[in-house]
Amino acid sequence: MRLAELSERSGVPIATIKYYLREGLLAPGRQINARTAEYDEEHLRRLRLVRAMIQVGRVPVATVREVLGHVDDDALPRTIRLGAALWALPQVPEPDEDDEYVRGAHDVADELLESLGWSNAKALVTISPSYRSLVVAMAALRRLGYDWDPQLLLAYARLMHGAAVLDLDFVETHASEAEKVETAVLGAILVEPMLQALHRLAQEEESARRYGFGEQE
Amino acid sequence: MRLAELSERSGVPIATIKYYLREGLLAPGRQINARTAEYDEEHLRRLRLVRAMIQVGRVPVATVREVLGHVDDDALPRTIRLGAALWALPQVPEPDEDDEYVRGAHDVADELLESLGWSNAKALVTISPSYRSLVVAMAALRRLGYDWDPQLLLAYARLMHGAAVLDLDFVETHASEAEKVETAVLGAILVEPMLQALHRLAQEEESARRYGFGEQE
DNA sequence: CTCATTGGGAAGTGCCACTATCCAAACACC
DNA sequence: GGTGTTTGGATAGTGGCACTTCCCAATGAG
Repeated sequence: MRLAELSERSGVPIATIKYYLREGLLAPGRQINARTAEYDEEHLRRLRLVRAMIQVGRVPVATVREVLGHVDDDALPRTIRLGAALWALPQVPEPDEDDEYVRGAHDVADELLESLGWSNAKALVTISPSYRSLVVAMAALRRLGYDWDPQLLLAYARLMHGAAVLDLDFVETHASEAEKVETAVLGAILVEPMLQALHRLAQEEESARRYGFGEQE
Repeated sequence: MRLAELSERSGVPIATIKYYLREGLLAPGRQINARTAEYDEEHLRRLRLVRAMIQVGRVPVATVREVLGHVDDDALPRTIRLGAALWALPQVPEPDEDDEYVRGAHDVADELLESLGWSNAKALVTISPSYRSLVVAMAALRRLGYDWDPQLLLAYARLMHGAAVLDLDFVETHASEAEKVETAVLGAILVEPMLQALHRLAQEEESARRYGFGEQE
Protein backbone atom coordinates (compact mmCIF):
# COMPACT_ATOMS: atom_id res chain seq x y z
CA MET A 1 0.00 0.00 0.00
CA ARG A 2 1.05 3.59 -0.58
CA LEU A 3 1.46 6.38 1.95
CA ALA A 4 -2.03 7.67 1.22
CA GLU A 5 -3.63 4.33 1.99
CA LEU A 6 -1.47 3.87 5.08
CA SER A 7 -2.66 7.27 6.22
CA GLU A 8 -6.31 6.49 5.52
CA ARG A 9 -6.30 3.12 7.23
CA SER A 10 -4.48 4.38 10.31
CA GLY A 11 -6.18 7.75 10.56
CA VAL A 12 -2.78 9.43 10.82
CA PRO A 13 -2.18 12.45 8.51
CA ILE A 14 0.33 11.87 5.70
CA ALA A 15 2.58 14.69 6.92
CA THR A 16 2.69 13.09 10.35
CA ILE A 17 3.62 9.70 8.90
CA LYS A 18 6.44 11.37 7.00
CA TYR A 19 7.57 12.94 10.27
CA TYR A 20 7.54 9.56 12.00
CA LEU A 21 9.54 8.06 9.11
CA ARG A 22 12.08 10.84 9.40
CA GLU A 23 12.29 10.35 13.16
CA GLY A 24 12.92 6.65 12.69
CA LEU A 25 9.72 5.52 14.43
CA LEU A 26 8.63 3.67 11.33
CA ALA A 27 10.78 1.61 8.96
CA PRO A 28 10.92 3.00 5.40
CA GLY A 29 8.67 1.28 2.89
CA ARG A 30 9.97 -1.12 0.27
CA GLN A 31 11.33 1.11 -2.46
CA ILE A 32 9.56 0.39 -5.80
CA ASN A 33 11.45 3.10 -7.63
CA ALA A 34 12.92 6.49 -6.87
CA ARG A 35 9.52 8.05 -6.27
CA THR A 36 7.33 5.23 -4.97
CA ALA A 37 7.44 3.18 -1.82
CA GLU A 38 5.27 0.26 -0.77
CA TYR A 39 4.07 -0.35 2.79
CA ASP A 40 2.58 -3.53 4.23
CA GLU A 41 0.37 -4.65 7.12
CA GLU A 42 3.35 -4.67 9.46
CA HIS A 43 3.90 -0.98 8.81
CA LEU A 44 0.25 -0.31 9.54
CA ARG A 45 0.47 -2.22 12.80
CA ARG A 46 3.63 -0.44 13.86
CA LEU A 47 2.12 2.91 12.99
CA ARG A 48 -0.92 2.20 15.14
CA LEU A 49 1.37 1.14 17.96
CA VAL A 50 3.38 4.35 17.67
CA ARG A 51 0.21 6.45 17.60
CA ALA A 52 -1.19 4.69 20.65
CA MET A 53 2.03 5.18 22.59
CA ILE A 54 2.12 8.89 21.71
CA GLN A 55 -1.55 9.80 22.02
CA VAL A 56 -2.85 7.40 24.66
CA GLY A 57 0.37 6.73 26.55
CA ARG A 58 1.65 10.33 26.23
CA VAL A 59 5.11 9.01 25.47
CA PRO A 60 7.42 11.57 23.79
CA VAL A 61 8.49 10.81 20.21
CA ALA A 62 12.17 10.47 21.11
CA THR A 63 11.24 7.97 23.82
CA VAL A 64 9.09 5.92 21.47
CA ARG A 65 12.11 5.57 19.19
CA GLU A 66 14.23 4.40 22.10
CA VAL A 67 11.60 1.97 23.40
CA LEU A 68 11.05 0.43 19.96
CA GLY A 69 14.79 0.14 19.50
CA HIS A 70 14.94 -2.09 22.57
CA VAL A 71 11.84 -4.04 21.56
CA ASP A 72 13.42 -4.81 18.18
CA ASP A 73 16.84 -5.65 19.53
CA ASP A 74 16.97 -9.40 18.91
CA ALA A 75 20.47 -9.60 20.32
CA LEU A 76 19.26 -9.31 23.90
CA PRO A 77 17.36 -11.91 25.91
CA ARG A 78 13.70 -11.23 26.49
CA THR A 79 13.66 -10.02 30.09
CA ILE A 80 16.51 -7.66 29.41
CA ARG A 81 14.76 -6.28 26.35
CA LEU A 82 11.59 -5.70 28.35
CA GLY A 83 13.52 -4.09 31.17
CA ALA A 84 15.45 -1.90 28.77
CA ALA A 85 12.26 -0.80 27.05
CA LEU A 86 10.56 -0.01 30.36
CA TRP A 87 13.59 1.89 31.60
CA ALA A 88 13.51 4.11 28.56
CA LEU A 89 10.05 5.41 29.43
CA PRO A 90 9.78 9.06 30.44
CA GLN A 91 10.73 9.83 33.96
CA VAL A 92 10.14 12.35 36.56
CA PRO A 93 12.96 14.87 37.13
CA GLU A 94 15.99 13.60 39.05
CA PRO A 95 15.42 13.74 42.82
CA ASP A 96 17.69 15.98 44.88
CA GLU A 97 19.49 13.47 47.09
CA ASP A 98 20.40 16.14 49.63
CA ASP A 99 16.74 16.88 50.33
CA GLU A 100 15.63 15.40 53.63
CA TYR A 101 12.26 14.33 52.22
CA VAL A 102 13.96 12.48 49.40
CA ARG A 103 16.21 10.62 51.83
CA GLY A 104 13.21 9.79 53.99
CA ALA A 105 11.34 8.52 50.94
CA HIS A 106 14.32 6.31 50.07
CA ASP A 107 14.17 4.71 53.50
CA VAL A 108 10.44 4.07 53.27
CA ALA A 109 10.77 2.67 49.75
CA ASP A 110 13.58 0.34 50.76
CA GLU A 111 11.57 -0.87 53.70
CA LEU A 112 8.65 -1.47 51.38
CA LEU A 113 10.70 -3.57 48.96
CA GLU A 114 11.97 -5.54 51.92
CA SER A 115 8.46 -6.23 53.22
CA LEU A 116 7.27 -7.26 49.79
CA GLY A 117 10.12 -9.69 49.40
CA TRP A 118 11.06 -7.99 46.14
CA SER A 119 14.66 -7.99 47.20
CA ASN A 120 15.60 -10.73 44.74
CA ALA A 121 15.79 -8.01 42.16
CA LYS A 122 16.71 -5.38 44.68
CA ALA A 123 20.10 -4.51 43.28
CA LEU A 124 18.42 -3.84 39.95
CA VAL A 125 15.23 -2.41 41.30
CA THR A 126 16.83 0.32 43.37
CA ILE A 127 18.48 1.82 40.31
CA SER A 128 15.39 1.48 38.14
CA PRO A 129 13.70 4.68 36.91
CA SER A 130 10.45 3.40 38.41
CA TYR A 131 12.11 3.30 41.81
CA ARG A 132 13.22 6.88 41.31
CA SER A 133 9.71 7.92 40.30
CA LEU A 134 8.35 6.26 43.40
CA VAL A 135 10.80 8.12 45.61
CA VAL A 136 10.02 11.47 43.95
CA ALA A 137 6.27 10.99 44.34
CA MET A 138 6.59 9.94 47.96
CA ALA A 139 8.91 12.83 48.75
CA ALA A 140 6.46 15.31 47.17
CA LEU A 141 3.60 13.95 49.28
CA ARG A 142 5.62 14.09 52.48
CA ARG A 143 6.79 17.61 51.72
CA LEU A 144 3.12 18.54 51.66
CA GLY A 145 2.69 17.11 55.11
CA TYR A 146 1.07 13.81 54.19
CA ASP A 147 2.74 11.21 56.35
CA TRP A 148 1.32 7.80 55.95
CA ASP A 149 2.27 4.59 57.55
CA PRO A 150 4.13 1.91 55.60
CA GLN A 151 1.11 -0.39 55.82
CA LEU A 152 -0.85 1.81 53.42
CA LEU A 153 2.01 1.82 50.95
CA LEU A 154 2.25 -1.92 51.26
CA ALA A 155 -1.45 -2.24 50.46
CA TYR A 156 -1.05 -0.11 47.34
CA ALA A 157 1.98 -2.13 46.28
CA ARG A 158 0.09 -5.39 46.69
CA LEU A 159 -2.71 -4.05 44.51
CA MET A 160 -0.31 -3.04 41.78
CA HIS A 161 1.45 -6.36 42.00
CA GLY A 162 -1.95 -7.91 41.38
CA ALA A 163 -2.24 -5.78 38.26
CA ALA A 164 1.25 -6.83 37.12
CA VAL A 165 0.31 -10.49 37.53
CA LEU A 166 -2.77 -9.92 35.37
CA ASP A 167 -0.59 -8.17 32.77
CA LEU A 168 1.91 -10.96 32.54
CA ASP A 169 -0.73 -13.70 32.56
CA PHE A 170 -2.30 -11.96 29.62
CA VAL A 171 1.03 -11.80 27.80
CA GLU A 172 1.59 -15.46 28.61
CA THR A 173 -1.66 -16.65 27.06
CA HIS A 174 -2.16 -14.21 24.22
CA ALA A 175 1.21 -13.51 22.68
CA SER A 176 3.47 -15.65 20.58
CA GLU A 177 7.05 -15.96 21.77
CA ALA A 178 8.18 -13.35 19.28
CA GLU A 179 5.49 -10.89 20.30
CA LYS A 180 5.95 -11.18 24.03
CA VAL A 181 8.23 -8.21 24.47
CA GLU A 182 6.00 -5.97 22.37
CA THR A 183 2.91 -7.10 24.23
CA ALA A 184 4.56 -6.55 27.59
CA VAL A 185 5.68 -3.06 26.62
CA LEU A 186 2.14 -2.31 25.50
CA GLY A 187 1.01 -3.66 28.82
CA ALA A 188 3.18 -1.09 30.51
CA ILE A 189 2.30 1.80 28.24
CA LEU A 190 -1.34 1.32 27.24
CA VAL A 191 -2.72 -0.48 30.26
CA GLU A 192 -1.50 2.34 32.49
CA PRO A 193 -3.87 4.99 31.13
CA MET A 194 -6.63 2.44 31.40
CA LEU A 195 -5.78 1.75 35.04
CA GLN A 196 -5.64 5.48 35.68
CA ALA A 197 -9.07 5.94 34.13
CA LEU A 198 -10.45 3.07 36.19
CA HIS A 199 -8.86 4.57 39.30
CA ARG A 200 -10.55 7.92 38.76
CA LEU A 201 -13.88 6.32 37.94
CA ALA A 202 -13.59 4.24 41.11
CA GLN A 203 -12.84 7.39 43.10
CA GLU A 204 -15.89 9.13 41.69
CA GLU A 205 -18.06 6.11 42.40
CA GLU A 206 -16.73 5.51 45.89
CA SER A 207 -16.94 9.19 46.72
CA ALA A 208 -20.55 9.35 45.54
CA ARG A 209 -21.29 6.20 47.53
CA ARG A 210 -19.86 7.64 50.75
CA TYR A 211 -20.93 11.23 50.55
CA GLY A 212 -23.82 11.20 48.12
CA PHE A 213 -23.95 13.96 45.58
CA GLY A 214 -23.67 16.76 48.07
CA GLU A 215 -27.31 17.77 47.99
CA GLN A 216 -27.63 17.54 51.77
CA GLU A 217 -24.54 19.59 52.54
CA MET B 1 8.35 36.19 54.09
CA ARG B 2 9.58 37.78 50.87
CA LEU B 3 9.73 36.28 47.39
CA ALA B 4 13.38 35.37 47.86
CA GLU B 5 12.66 33.35 51.00
CA LEU B 6 9.60 31.74 49.43
CA SER B 7 11.83 30.70 46.54
CA GLU B 8 14.54 29.37 48.82
CA ARG B 9 12.20 27.36 51.05
CA SER B 10 10.29 25.84 48.13
CA GLY B 11 13.22 25.32 45.80
CA VAL B 12 11.30 27.05 43.02
CA PRO B 13 13.22 29.80 41.11
CA ILE B 14 12.01 33.36 41.71
CA ALA B 15 11.24 33.87 38.03
CA THR B 16 9.05 30.79 38.07
CA ILE B 17 7.15 31.95 41.15
CA LYS B 18 6.50 35.25 39.40
CA TYR B 19 5.21 33.27 36.43
CA TYR B 20 2.87 31.28 38.66
CA LEU B 21 1.63 34.50 40.27
CA ARG B 22 0.95 35.94 36.84
CA GLU B 23 -0.88 32.79 35.78
CA GLY B 24 -3.04 32.93 38.89
CA LEU B 25 -1.76 29.67 40.37
CA LEU B 26 -0.70 31.48 43.52
CA ALA B 27 -2.54 34.25 45.35
CA PRO B 28 -0.62 37.57 45.45
CA GLY B 29 1.18 38.32 48.68
CA ARG B 30 -0.08 40.81 51.20
CA GLN B 31 0.95 44.17 49.87
CA ILE B 32 3.17 45.99 52.39
CA ASN B 33 3.70 48.96 50.12
CA ALA B 34 4.05 49.63 46.42
CA ARG B 35 7.28 47.67 46.15
CA THR B 36 7.07 44.99 48.82
CA ALA B 37 4.79 42.01 49.31
CA GLU B 38 4.65 39.56 52.18
CA TYR B 39 3.98 35.82 51.80
CA ASP B 40 3.02 33.37 54.53
CA GLU B 41 3.13 29.61 55.20
CA GLU B 42 -0.09 29.13 53.25
CA HIS B 43 1.58 30.53 50.14
CA LEU B 44 4.50 28.17 50.66
CA ARG B 45 2.17 25.21 50.97
CA ARG B 46 0.19 26.17 47.91
CA LEU B 47 3.39 26.68 45.93
CA ARG B 48 4.60 23.22 46.87
CA LEU B 49 1.23 21.80 45.87
CA VAL B 50 1.39 23.54 42.49
CA ARG B 51 4.93 22.33 41.91
CA ALA B 52 4.02 18.77 42.80
CA MET B 53 1.03 18.81 40.47
CA ILE B 54 3.14 20.18 37.60
CA GLN B 55 6.34 18.21 38.09
CA VAL B 56 5.17 14.94 39.61
CA GLY B 57 1.63 14.84 38.28
CA ARG B 58 2.55 16.33 34.88
CA VAL B 59 -0.53 18.52 35.00
CA PRO B 60 -0.43 21.50 32.59
CA VAL B 61 -0.31 24.96 34.17
CA ALA B 62 -3.70 25.98 32.77
CA THR B 63 -5.24 22.83 34.23
CA VAL B 64 -3.70 23.44 37.65
CA ARG B 65 -5.38 26.84 37.68
CA GLU B 66 -8.72 25.26 36.81
CA VAL B 67 -8.36 22.46 39.37
CA LEU B 68 -7.41 24.87 42.15
CA GLY B 69 -10.31 27.11 41.19
CA HIS B 70 -12.68 24.24 41.91
CA VAL B 71 -10.87 23.24 45.09
CA ASP B 72 -11.21 26.78 46.41
CA ASP B 73 -14.82 27.24 45.37
CA ASP B 74 -16.56 27.23 48.73
CA ALA B 75 -19.92 27.80 47.10
CA LEU B 76 -20.17 24.19 45.96
CA PRO B 77 -20.76 21.11 48.12
CA ARG B 78 -17.77 18.88 48.67
CA THR B 79 -18.46 15.97 46.30
CA ILE B 80 -19.26 18.35 43.50
CA ARG B 81 -16.07 20.28 44.11
CA LEU B 82 -14.05 17.09 44.06
CA GLY B 83 -15.77 15.89 40.92
CA ALA B 84 -15.30 19.25 39.23
CA ALA B 85 -11.61 19.27 40.12
CA LEU B 86 -11.11 15.73 38.85
CA TRP B 87 -13.00 16.47 35.66
CA ALA B 88 -10.70 19.36 34.90
CA LEU B 89 -7.68 17.08 34.75
CA PRO B 90 -6.01 16.65 31.37
CA GLN B 91 -7.69 14.25 29.04
CA VAL B 92 -6.89 12.15 26.07
CA PRO B 93 -8.08 13.48 22.71
CA GLU B 94 -11.79 13.14 22.00
CA PRO B 95 -12.65 9.66 20.70
CA ASP B 96 -14.05 9.38 17.19
CA GLU B 97 -17.54 8.03 17.82
CA ASP B 98 -17.83 6.74 14.25
CA ASP B 99 -14.87 4.42 14.73
CA GLU B 100 -15.98 0.82 15.17
CA TYR B 101 -13.37 0.16 17.84
CA VAL B 102 -14.57 3.14 19.85
CA ARG B 103 -18.16 1.93 19.68
CA GLY B 104 -17.04 -1.56 20.70
CA ALA B 105 -15.10 -0.10 23.60
CA HIS B 106 -18.20 1.80 24.72
CA ASP B 107 -20.15 -1.44 24.85
CA VAL B 108 -17.48 -3.23 26.86
CA ALA B 109 -17.13 -0.27 29.23
CA ASP B 110 -20.88 -0.09 29.80
CA GLU B 111 -21.01 -3.80 30.47
CA LEU B 112 -18.15 -3.37 32.93
CA LEU B 113 -19.91 -0.61 34.86
CA GLU B 114 -22.99 -2.81 34.95
CA SER B 115 -21.07 -5.78 36.35
CA LEU B 116 -19.40 -3.62 38.96
CA GLY B 117 -22.70 -2.23 40.10
CA TRP B 118 -21.36 1.26 39.54
CA SER B 119 -24.56 2.20 37.84
CA ASN B 120 -25.77 4.29 40.77
CA ALA B 121 -23.62 7.02 39.37
CA LYS B 122 -23.94 5.77 35.84
CA ALA B 123 -25.61 8.79 34.37
CA LEU B 124 -22.75 10.87 35.68
CA VAL B 125 -20.02 8.35 35.14
CA THR B 126 -20.66 7.80 31.46
CA ILE B 127 -20.09 11.47 30.68
CA SER B 128 -17.03 11.71 32.91
CA PRO B 129 -13.68 12.41 31.25
CA SER B 130 -12.32 9.30 32.97
CA TYR B 131 -14.91 7.23 31.18
CA ARG B 132 -13.82 8.77 27.90
CA SER B 133 -10.17 8.03 28.69
CA LEU B 134 -11.08 4.44 29.45
CA VAL B 135 -12.88 4.09 26.14
CA VAL B 136 -9.99 5.63 24.21
CA ALA B 137 -7.42 3.34 25.85
CA MET B 138 -9.55 0.24 25.27
CA ALA B 139 -10.21 1.20 21.65
CA ALA B 140 -6.46 1.67 21.04
CA LEU B 141 -5.71 -1.76 22.47
CA ARG B 142 -8.41 -3.45 20.42
CA ARG B 143 -7.28 -1.68 17.27
CA LEU B 144 -3.91 -3.32 17.85
CA GLY B 145 -5.55 -6.70 17.94
CA TYR B 146 -5.62 -7.23 21.68
CA ASP B 147 -9.02 -8.64 22.47
CA TRP B 148 -9.47 -9.52 26.05
CA ASP B 149 -12.43 -10.89 27.84
CA PRO B 150 -14.48 -8.70 30.16
CA GLN B 151 -13.36 -10.80 33.15
CA LEU B 152 -9.85 -9.39 32.89
CA LEU B 153 -11.16 -5.85 32.73
CA LEU B 154 -13.33 -6.57 35.72
CA ALA B 155 -10.31 -7.80 37.66
CA TYR B 156 -8.39 -4.61 36.85
CA ALA B 157 -11.38 -2.51 37.86
CA ARG B 158 -11.70 -4.31 41.19
CA LEU B 159 -8.02 -3.65 41.90
CA MET B 160 -8.39 0.04 41.15
CA HIS B 161 -11.51 0.21 43.25
CA GLY B 162 -9.41 -1.21 46.05
CA ALA B 163 -6.96 1.64 45.52
CA ALA B 164 -9.78 4.19 45.54
CA VAL B 165 -11.03 2.80 48.86
CA LEU B 166 -7.55 3.19 50.31
CA ASP B 167 -7.40 6.76 48.98
CA LEU B 168 -10.68 7.79 50.52
CA ASP B 169 -9.99 6.02 53.82
CA PHE B 170 -6.80 8.01 53.99
CA VAL B 171 -8.66 11.25 53.32
CA GLU B 172 -11.24 10.27 55.92
CA THR B 173 -8.72 9.77 58.72
CA HIS B 174 -6.04 12.31 57.89
CA ALA B 175 -7.75 15.43 56.64
CA SER B 176 -9.79 18.01 58.41
CA GLU B 177 -13.19 18.77 56.90
CA ALA B 178 -11.81 21.85 55.20
CA GLU B 179 -8.87 20.01 53.73
CA LYS B 180 -10.78 17.03 52.40
CA VAL B 181 -11.23 18.27 48.88
CA GLU B 182 -7.60 19.27 48.57
CA THR B 183 -6.44 15.96 49.97
CA ALA B 184 -8.71 14.03 47.65
CA VAL B 185 -7.46 15.94 44.63
CA LEU B 186 -3.92 15.24 45.70
CA GLY B 187 -4.94 11.64 46.03
CA ALA B 188 -5.97 11.67 42.43
CA ILE B 189 -2.99 13.61 41.13
CA LEU B 190 -0.04 12.56 43.25
CA VAL B 191 -0.97 9.02 44.18
CA GLU B 192 -1.33 8.16 40.50
CA PRO B 193 2.36 8.55 39.63
CA MET B 194 3.14 6.52 42.72
CA LEU B 195 0.78 3.76 41.64
CA GLN B 196 2.31 3.86 38.17
CA ALA B 197 5.80 3.52 39.62
CA LEU B 198 4.67 0.63 41.82
CA HIS B 199 3.02 -1.00 38.79
CA ARG B 200 6.22 -0.86 36.76
CA LEU B 201 8.33 -2.08 39.66
CA ALA B 202 5.91 -4.95 40.14
CA GLN B 203 6.16 -5.79 36.45
CA GLU B 204 9.93 -5.85 36.62
CA GLU B 205 9.86 -8.01 39.71
CA GLU B 206 7.22 -10.40 38.44
CA SER B 207 8.93 -10.66 35.07
CA ALA B 208 12.25 -11.45 36.71
CA ARG B 209 10.51 -13.99 38.93
CA ARG B 210 8.94 -15.80 35.98
CA TYR B 211 11.65 -15.62 33.40
CA GLY B 212 14.79 -15.00 35.40
CA PHE B 213 17.21 -12.46 34.08
CA GLY B 214 17.52 -14.03 30.66
CA GLU B 215 20.89 -15.64 31.20
CA GLN B 216 19.60 -19.04 30.13
CA GLU B 217 17.97 -17.83 26.94
C1' DC C 1 1.40 15.58 -23.65
C1' DT C 2 -0.66 17.25 -19.65
C1' DC C 3 -1.38 17.47 -15.08
C1' DA C 4 -2.57 15.68 -10.61
C1' DT C 5 -0.10 12.67 -7.38
C1' DT C 6 3.89 10.64 -5.15
C1' DG C 7 7.76 10.45 -1.51
C1' DG C 8 11.00 13.21 0.58
C1' DG C 9 13.44 17.16 2.78
C1' DA C 10 13.66 21.96 4.79
C1' DA C 11 11.60 25.33 7.03
C1' DG C 12 7.79 27.15 9.58
C1' DT C 13 3.96 27.03 13.27
C1' DG C 14 1.80 26.99 17.66
C1' DC C 15 1.91 25.82 22.19
C1' DC C 16 3.91 25.64 26.57
C1' DA C 17 6.80 26.22 30.63
C1' DC C 18 9.69 28.81 31.86
C1' DT C 19 13.66 32.64 31.92
C1' DA C 20 16.08 37.06 31.06
C1' DT C 21 15.83 41.86 31.00
C1' DC C 22 14.26 46.05 32.43
C1' DC C 23 12.26 49.36 35.50
C1' DA C 24 11.41 52.33 39.31
C1' DA C 25 10.52 52.25 44.25
C1' DA C 26 12.37 51.13 48.67
C1' DC C 27 15.72 49.81 51.90
C1' DA C 28 20.47 49.25 54.03
C1' DC C 29 24.55 51.27 55.17
C1' DC C 30 27.60 54.58 55.57
C1' DG D 1 21.67 62.44 52.50
C1' DG D 2 23.81 59.94 49.11
C1' DT D 3 24.83 55.44 46.99
C1' DG D 4 24.35 50.98 45.77
C1' DT D 5 21.55 46.84 46.29
C1' DT D 6 17.21 44.54 46.51
C1' DT D 7 12.35 44.35 45.67
C1' DG D 8 7.99 43.13 42.95
C1' DG D 9 6.04 43.56 38.64
C1' DA D 10 5.73 43.83 33.49
C1' DT D 11 7.43 42.58 28.82
C1' DA D 12 9.74 40.05 25.81
C1' DG D 13 12.52 36.18 24.65
C1' DT D 14 14.01 31.06 24.78
C1' DG D 15 14.02 26.20 23.90
C1' DG D 16 11.68 22.06 23.23
C1' DC D 17 8.30 19.48 21.02
C1' DA D 18 4.88 17.64 17.83
C1' DC D 19 3.50 18.42 14.10
C1' DT D 20 2.40 20.97 9.34
C1' DT D 21 3.32 23.65 5.31
C1' DC D 22 5.81 24.31 1.35
C1' DC D 23 8.46 23.03 -2.27
C1' DC D 24 10.66 19.85 -5.38
C1' DA D 25 11.38 16.56 -9.03
C1' DA D 26 9.84 12.02 -10.56
C1' DT D 27 5.97 9.37 -11.70
C1' DG D 28 1.83 7.71 -13.86
C1' DA D 29 -3.12 8.07 -15.37
C1' DG D 30 -5.94 9.75 -19.11
